[in-house]
Amino acid sequence: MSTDRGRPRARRSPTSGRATIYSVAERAGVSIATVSRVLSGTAVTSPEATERVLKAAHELAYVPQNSAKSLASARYQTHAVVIGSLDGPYYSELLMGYEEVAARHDQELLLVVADLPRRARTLADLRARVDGVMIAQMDIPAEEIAALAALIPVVVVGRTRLEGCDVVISESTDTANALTRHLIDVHGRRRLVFVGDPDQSSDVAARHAGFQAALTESGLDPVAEPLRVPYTEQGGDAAVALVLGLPSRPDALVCANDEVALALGAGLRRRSIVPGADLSLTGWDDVTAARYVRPGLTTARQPVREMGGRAAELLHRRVGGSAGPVGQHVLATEAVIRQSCGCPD
Amino acid sequence: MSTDRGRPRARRSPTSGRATIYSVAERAGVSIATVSRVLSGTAVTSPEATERVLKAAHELAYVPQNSAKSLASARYQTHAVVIGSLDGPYYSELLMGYEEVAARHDQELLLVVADLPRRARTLADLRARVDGVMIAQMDIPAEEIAALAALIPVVVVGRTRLEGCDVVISESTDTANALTRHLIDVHGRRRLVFVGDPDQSSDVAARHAGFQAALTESGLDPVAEPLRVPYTEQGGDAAVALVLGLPSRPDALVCANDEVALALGAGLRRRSIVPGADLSLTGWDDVTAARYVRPGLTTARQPVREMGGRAAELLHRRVGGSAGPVGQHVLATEAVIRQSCGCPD
DNA sequence: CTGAAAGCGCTTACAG
DNA sequence: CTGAAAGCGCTTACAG
Repeated sequence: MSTDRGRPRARRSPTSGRATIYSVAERAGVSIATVSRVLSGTAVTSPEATERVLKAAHELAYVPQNSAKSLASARYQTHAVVIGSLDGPYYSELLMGYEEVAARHDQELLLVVADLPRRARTLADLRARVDGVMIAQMDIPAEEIAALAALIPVVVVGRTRLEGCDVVISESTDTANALTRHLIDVHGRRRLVFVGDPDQSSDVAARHAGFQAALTESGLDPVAEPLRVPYTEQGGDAAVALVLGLPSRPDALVCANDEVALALGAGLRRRSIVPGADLSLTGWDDVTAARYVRPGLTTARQPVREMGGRAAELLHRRVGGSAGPVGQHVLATEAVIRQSCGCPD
Repeated sequence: MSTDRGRPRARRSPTSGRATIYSVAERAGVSIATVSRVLSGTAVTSPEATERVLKAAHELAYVPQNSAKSLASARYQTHAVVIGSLDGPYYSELLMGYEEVAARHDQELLLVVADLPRRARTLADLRARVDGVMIAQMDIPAEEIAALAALIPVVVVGRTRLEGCDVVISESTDTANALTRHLIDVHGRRRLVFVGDPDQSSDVAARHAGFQAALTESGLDPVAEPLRVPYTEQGGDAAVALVLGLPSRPDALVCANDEVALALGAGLRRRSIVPGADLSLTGWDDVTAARYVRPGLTTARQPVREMGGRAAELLHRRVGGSAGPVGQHVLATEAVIRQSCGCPD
């Protein structure tokens, strides 16, 4: 029996009783190679051997040690998912979609919250820890991502223009255009302003491009430069002040996301300016609160869950070497018309 | 040099060029043992050796292979976090709180979404993959958790009465009592109903106990048995039908969580029954929508983030063997009075 | 189809 | 303070 090889030193925990591939082999009366083959299904084994190994493994409640498996096979069967925060429904949805597909391929998920302070170390270290990395965080510099992508497969979600890695995004420009045209064509708005910072992410830039295109197509100019407020509830309050400070009062506010739109709407209402009636207000993302608030927030819904799933599929293929050339994958977005644009209930 | 030992077979990828502890040792002119000691900081090393190793490691961009480290040390430096879903802000907050503290202790996070179908395998396998497990999922049978806890340290969040593992919960009964007393004493409500299933989780059971105690203290009986609706928006609609079907119309609905309360409130309003005016409505959790909806939802806020942090701290200590006896940790909850109870804006 | 054995890249008693 | 070497528990050419 293989377990009889000399062991001059004490095992780590001789009494732990945890089954190893050796104890399974011994009980099944086969070599550890056969145990490995049966359990991983990587090679043909005789029915008898298969059965005896399965039986022994079950009786001993054997679970292969992950570290040994990874070390020997040079595979972690794990993807890292890098996010900046779990705030809001976006990242949760994305993660759920990702997880579902990753699980289907038996890949585990290492959750990495990449704050600015701890990022540098973590991101580079991942190559000695996982098989691939999914990045869904906006504020990581492109060079940093490119450097990581040179070491290990990387898929990025929600931002564009990145070298050497797959990208999954949702369509923004066309839907932002359609949403803006709705305000102009259906509700007769003429004094529109974009609320959000197009320079902050490629996503917002695309939404702004659609907004701008709709104005141009209609022969209009925006009332003012984009109102660059933070994407928070506090940002909404700041935006109220900015809006009220404008030389010409806008009749439509196209916001970069729902959070800003929601807070902005609440702030305006406090000053007796009613969204939907006094002006049009739109968001982006269709968060839960968007349909509970009165008037309901007109917004756009990204297929976030699907984006996560697509990213997982892509990375899995990339790791396995069966993915095509690196490219950009664009999923469709859907406008959600409620009442804050001016439409009736 | 140690790298000269015979290597009859080809290395896995002789051209990968990835630095190993051997290449670092060679470049620094020391043994791999010294490299290990310097990099892990587990033993005293001379200033000269330390400096040379650090320099060599940096020049080679060396990152220790996680699998080899874990195999040799019998430590994964990883916690599994088991959740059922990422829906709603609760799990996101919990995870963020957990991650922050875990990261502080250099522990990584393996995200496990434990659907009913894939649970059995995953949960048991974790003992060969991580050092400890945090469980924040309601519908895993107590026996299953106990079985896992016999193999590996486990901390459970949000449910009570579990053997052999640490538990982190937030206080429910007292705050539910106070909230209910508020409806009775301040708003003069007399016909109260609890909406939610006390048997579904120990958490809801505790909230219901506080509700019941408040009634008893006030010499009241509930108008009906708890309305056992699902915790979803659809559940809220179902609850509307149940409420309207009651022999005596209630004047206060104490809901098990915000989602039900929100959907119930929206459904009632559609039937021209106005929460806050026609009856009192309360939730639990203080989700984002709770403060955007009109009237604002009176509810209770759990210190979810802190619960996550506490759980991480506990599990880390438990893994390190420096935790006291297994026990239950209760964090305080706070009532949030808005207008759906009947209070003025 | 199967086994003996090398190898994966670390950590850590052990002996200076 | 340091090095030689065993050991962690697997996978996988290699040779039947």
